[in-house]
Amino acid sequence: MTSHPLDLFVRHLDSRARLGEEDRQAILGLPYSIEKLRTSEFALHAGEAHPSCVIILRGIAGRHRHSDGGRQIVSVHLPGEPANLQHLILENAEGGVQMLTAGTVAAIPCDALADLAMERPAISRAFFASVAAEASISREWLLNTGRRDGAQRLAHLMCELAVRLEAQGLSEQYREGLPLKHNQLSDILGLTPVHVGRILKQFAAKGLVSARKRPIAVSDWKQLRQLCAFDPAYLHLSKAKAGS
Amino acid sequence: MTSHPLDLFVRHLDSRARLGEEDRQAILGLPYSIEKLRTSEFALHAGEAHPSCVIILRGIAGRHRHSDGGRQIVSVHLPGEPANLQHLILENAEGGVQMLTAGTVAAIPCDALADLAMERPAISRAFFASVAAEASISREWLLNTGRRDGAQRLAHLMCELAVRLEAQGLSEQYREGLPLKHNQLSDILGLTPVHVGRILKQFAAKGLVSARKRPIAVSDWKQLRQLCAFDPAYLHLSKAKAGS
DNA sequence: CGTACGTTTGATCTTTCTCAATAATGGTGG
DNA sequence: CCACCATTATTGAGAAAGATCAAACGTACG
Repeated sequence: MTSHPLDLFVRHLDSRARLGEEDRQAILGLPYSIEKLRTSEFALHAGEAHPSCVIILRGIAGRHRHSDGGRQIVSVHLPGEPANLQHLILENAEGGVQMLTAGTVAAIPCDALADLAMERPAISRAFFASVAAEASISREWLLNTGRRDGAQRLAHLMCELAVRLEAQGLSEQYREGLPLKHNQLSDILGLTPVHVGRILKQFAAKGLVSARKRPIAVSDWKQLRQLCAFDPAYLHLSKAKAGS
Repeated sequence: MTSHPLDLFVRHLDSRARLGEEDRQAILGLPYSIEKLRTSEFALHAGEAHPSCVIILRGIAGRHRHSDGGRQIVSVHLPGEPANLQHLILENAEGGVQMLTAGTVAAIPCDALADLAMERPAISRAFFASVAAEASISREWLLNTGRRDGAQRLAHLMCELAVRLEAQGLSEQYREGLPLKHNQLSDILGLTPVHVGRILKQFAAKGLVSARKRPIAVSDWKQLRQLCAFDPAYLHLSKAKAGS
């Protein structure tokens, strides 16, 4: 019986730092409200004063920041992942979080989460681990945009999303294809939509993805992994340190 | 009397989440060992099994990751800042931390820090805030490399380092100039050393930095800030949320 | 079945890289 | 204090990855 909306969130936390049964139940007992959002709707507004903590339940969300050079998506949030756990403590001084596809999210009051973290060390540790792992992902993205070419960047992103989905037990989810538009991918990768299209054409020519199908479906994961030398260690999905 | 080596670390934590006097004393009472390191020496080796927590006391350190496209420095650590607080919980699955200048660091056993966080909620909150703020910085760097051109990237980095130093009360520190080499800057910014050199030449021509002096000395901060539209909000230096 | 949005294509332009040679710098031992 | 060596910086010419612009083409959805 895994029908509770927050089950995926529990799974996310547990994949970074082991939780006990009571911890799990405590999380499932948190107050929350569910919201259905369409593509491009904001799950969290930039600079919003006292945000709730947003958990993605279905679909994909992205956080962005802007400069005069354009928009950059600085993180992506998959089902089960929190979008703004940092706001338990830090003020909201970052860009907004917007849906990249249609989806649903759960909003949990920050206070309730903070109280829970206070009472339960394992949960506190899991929150810390979640934020730290997200930081590690950002640093990998930095390596991606700073030192890899377009094709490697795209390949790396697709590999990462696949592994993260799998960790949530959602590997089937996007088997038919990654439901992101070229302009969304380009904003993640620091490229232009046009160039993303050309890279995908190359991928299709090499048989890495199925040609000319809108949700981008990968047909050769092995080559894709080799292309960008993908190593998932930075995702910290190995249940981390035992003990203390 | 501010002569304790860890004073700067206390100041770093306090600038993210307020500490009480007892919290401060508790941190100053932590066990630590001091190490002098030369340029390029490792403060922390990549993949090292059970690392201590490293605090920079003097000099500048950088964390890097590698791909076949080259080296990328994914974060920079100034005096007072911890280099690997994430290892309190996560395994060390990231690149190493290397000195970018000569300097000294303090190594604190992770266990001691973890115990302290367990006992003192304010310290636990401060650690969380520190890691979360560092994540926010990584995301800003992502915007930097993804969507700004070379000149803006360099200007942004220089502004950020100045503000971070100032937050530590070290604004005098590098008044004579930023002691980073072109190849270090290029590894931070995702450029090549020769291009960094050309950008600096442009800066000198525009009077932004003093021409032809090795430690790069900024002579017009205002223009530099305007050039990259620098907004320090993402650094989360405003003592964050009050209460709870 | 038309309109809005996304994709594809081609031509051209910029930014940045690459390579290589020369010059400057800084630290070290004599 | 000076000469030497390794490292770093500068300069120039050529190449490449990716951006830009604009038009044509698809596709989905009301």
